[in-house]
Amino acid sequence: MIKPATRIQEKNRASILAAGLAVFSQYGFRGATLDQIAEAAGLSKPNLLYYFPGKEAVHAALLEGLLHTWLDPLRALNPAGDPLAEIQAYVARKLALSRDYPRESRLFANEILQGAPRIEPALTGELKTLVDGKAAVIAGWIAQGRIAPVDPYHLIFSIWALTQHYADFDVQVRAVLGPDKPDAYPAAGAFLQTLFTRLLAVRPD
Amino acid sequence: MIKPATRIQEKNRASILAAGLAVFSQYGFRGATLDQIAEAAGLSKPNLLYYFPGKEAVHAALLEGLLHTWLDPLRALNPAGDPLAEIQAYVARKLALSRDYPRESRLFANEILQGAPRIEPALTGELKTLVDGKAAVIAGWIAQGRIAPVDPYHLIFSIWALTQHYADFDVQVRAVLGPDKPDAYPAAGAFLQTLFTRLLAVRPD
DNA sequence: GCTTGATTTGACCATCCGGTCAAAGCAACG
DNA sequence: CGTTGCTTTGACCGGATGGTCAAATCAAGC
Repeated sequence: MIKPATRIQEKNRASILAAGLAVFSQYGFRGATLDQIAEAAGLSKPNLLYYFPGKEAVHAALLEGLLHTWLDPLRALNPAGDPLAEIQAYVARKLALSRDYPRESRLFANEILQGAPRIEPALTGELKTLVDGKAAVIAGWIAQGRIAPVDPYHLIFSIWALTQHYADFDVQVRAVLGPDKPDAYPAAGAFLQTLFTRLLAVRPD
Repeated sequence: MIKPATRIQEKNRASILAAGLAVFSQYGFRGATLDQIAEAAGLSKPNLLYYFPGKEAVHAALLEGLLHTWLDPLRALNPAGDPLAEIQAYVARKLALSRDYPRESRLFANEILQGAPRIEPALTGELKTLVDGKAAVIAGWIAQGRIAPVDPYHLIFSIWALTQHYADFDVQVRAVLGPDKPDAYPAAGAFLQTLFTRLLAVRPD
C-alpha cells in the first residue's frame, strides 16, 4: 500500500531537509521561515508544502533522523573493550561529529535550550535507557578498578559538554582564539585526550 | 541634564527586564513576542514601548548587563594565588552561576548559537582580551611547574563548557538522571572538582 | 498525441507581530 | 481647582508569515 517514492520525490525531500537543517540550525525554529527554507531548497513555498504538510513536519523529520546519528557513538561503546581506550574512542567520535556536523549539533542544542518541547519523550525514553546501560558498564569498569572512580553519569555529561561546545559555541571559540587559528579541532582533540586520560587512568603506584 | 528617573520608572524598567529575561531565554530573540514580555511584566505593549524604544532595545539591555556578570568569575582569577585552588574556585563560581542564573546562561547560549549577531564585538574585544590575559597567567603557572601542562585556552573552554552545560542542557540532564534526582548540582560540583584536580595536579613522583 | 496522475506555481488569505498615535488618566504643585 | 508633565492605553497600521487552492505544467504510458 506504500507508494514507491519516485526519483524526483526523493531528491526534493532530501533538498528540503538539507535546506531545513541549514536554516533551522542558524535561526532556530521560530526564527526560520518557510520562504527561507524553500529558497534554500530551490523550490517555491507551495511546492515545499506539497512534500511536507507544514513547517513543524520538516523540523520533526530532521530531529527524528538526528537522534539516532547522535547516539550512535555512545551505542558503539564496547563493554568488552579496554575501558580507557573505549572512552577515548567515544570522545574522539563525538568530537568528530561536532567537527563534521556542526549544524546538526546546533539544531539539537536549540531544541534542548528551548526546553526540548518536541523531543522530550525521546530524552526520557530512548536516551535515558541508553545512558543508563552505558553508565552501568562504566560503573562496572570502576568496580573492577580498571579506571579511576568517577560518577558515570557526569562523566558522560562531561563528554557531551566538552565535545558539543566546539560546535555550538563555535563563534565564541573562534573569537577567543583569533583569526590565525582557524581550526580549533586538532588542539581540542589533543586536550580532550589528555583530560580524559588524567581523569580516568589508574594511577600506577 | 540627566532626568533623575522616578521610582515608578525604575520599577517598570526592572520588571520589563525581568520579563524579557524570562521570555527571551526560553524562546530566543525571534521566538519571543512583545506581547508575551509585556504581559509577563504586567504592562500593556504600548506601555512597554514607552520605556524601551523596541524589542531590540530590551534584548540589548539584557545582554549588556549580562556580559559583565558572566566574566566576573574569570576576572577574579588571582595570579598571586595558589594555581590549583584558584582554578577550582573559578570552576565553583562558574558552576554557581549556572545554578543560580540558568536563564541568563540560556540567554547567552541562544545568542552565541545564532552566531552572536549582537555581541560579536564584545567577544573579539573584551572577552578575548580578558581570556588572553588569564591564559598567560595559566601558562606561567605551567612553566613554573605548579600545575600540569595543558593548553590554557582549551582549559578555559572546558570550564565554560562543563559548567554551562548544567544550565543550558538542564532538561536533558534532568531527563537522563530521572525524577528522583531533582538537583544535579551537588554531584556536578564534586565531579568537576575531581576532574580538574586530576587534570591539573602535579603528579607526586 | 492523448490521457492520467504527479508536480509546480501565482494569487490569495488569515493571523501574528512590531510598532505608532492620539487621546485619556493621573499625580504634583501652585 | 487648574495647569503641567508624566504615564497608560485602545485602536490601528503595514509588513511578514504559515498555509490554501485552483489552475497550469509536466512526465509517462498507451
